[in-house]
Amino acid sequence: MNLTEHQQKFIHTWGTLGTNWGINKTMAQLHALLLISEKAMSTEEMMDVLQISRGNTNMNVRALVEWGLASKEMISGDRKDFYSAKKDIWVIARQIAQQRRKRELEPVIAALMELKKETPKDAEHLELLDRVNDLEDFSIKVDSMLEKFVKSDENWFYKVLLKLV
Amino acid sequence: MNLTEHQQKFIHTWGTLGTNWGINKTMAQLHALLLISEKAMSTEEMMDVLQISRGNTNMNVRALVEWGLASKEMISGDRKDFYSAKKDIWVIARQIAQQRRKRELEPVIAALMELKKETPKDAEHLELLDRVNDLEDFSIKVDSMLEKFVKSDENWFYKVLLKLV
DNA sequence: TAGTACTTTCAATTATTTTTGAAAGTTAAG
DNA sequence: CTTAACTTTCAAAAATAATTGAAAGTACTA
Repeated sequence: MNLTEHQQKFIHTWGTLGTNWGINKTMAQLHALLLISEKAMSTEEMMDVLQISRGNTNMNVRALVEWGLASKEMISGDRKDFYSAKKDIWVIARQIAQQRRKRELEPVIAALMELKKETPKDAEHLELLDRVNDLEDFSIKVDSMLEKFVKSDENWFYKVLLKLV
Repeated sequence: MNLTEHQQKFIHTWGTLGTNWGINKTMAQLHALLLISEKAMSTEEMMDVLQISRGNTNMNVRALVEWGLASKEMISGDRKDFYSAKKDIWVIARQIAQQRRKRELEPVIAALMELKKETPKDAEHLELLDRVNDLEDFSIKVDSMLEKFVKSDENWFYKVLLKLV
């Protein structure tokens, strides 16, 4: 497989974006590649197109699967594993929201709750307790909004948008 | 200034959180420190409490100011600069949303538009064009939602939440 | 059971990001 | 103008994260 200039640019753009949002470059580029590939791809092919090592390819493609952004496919008559990406943007957005919620928001809420519980309610900790309460409150709201988004369909998001003009 | 165990834990938690979300540890910790400090703090004090270098303190406190999360204060009779954080969680959230929108979402939308414009509408680029269109569409929706959030008050967000139960 | 075709792991390397601290810059007072 | 009190810069060092690739592991086939 040979990429055209535009396909390369897409992959590059996506890779840069990923980096900004705390997703590593390889993972984002593999995702981009699978997004614009019509057929499922093998590790070999991906290594070759993106010029990356076997280990790197394997780890990051598995991360994509773990995030629910790609899936393994068996092609009969071939012993290799093939991978393809989910292409529906709403599915993608929901999967990402779900993962980030689980990995980043939930631990914070837990930490804030614990902090609140164990901090003495004295003058010295007044500011701290105020901050922790506000943050906890806000995080829970964002969390429940994300939860709704994750469980929603495309329509939901669109309606939210309309309602808020 | 000496921190209690709980105050230290808050700063540590916030630092870890920041790291996960692509904000560097020092910036997040400075933010946490200012959030729980009743009075504005000088560079010296912050260096001392967090045990970090002068250069690091200076760069990151200025980043906080740039993000609109803290502000410089002059205290009369003192030549030092003092810094304090905005403490309203809605203000904080809006500032962060605004910065990320500007720094990360807008460049992506621009790149997608350019890519769309310059990509030939041929069979070879069918998948690419489909993906680019979907992503552009989605990004614009998210962008306009964030824009609304940035311009909103606390009430808005709460209403959104209520409407969508 | 042995051989082959693949996937996975992980210690070492390389790349990137953050942090330091000394030197240069700035500002205000005398 | 000079000095003192502070802030800012930036090259080098340290810390962290990503990547490689060879070796180990797994599973299918004959």
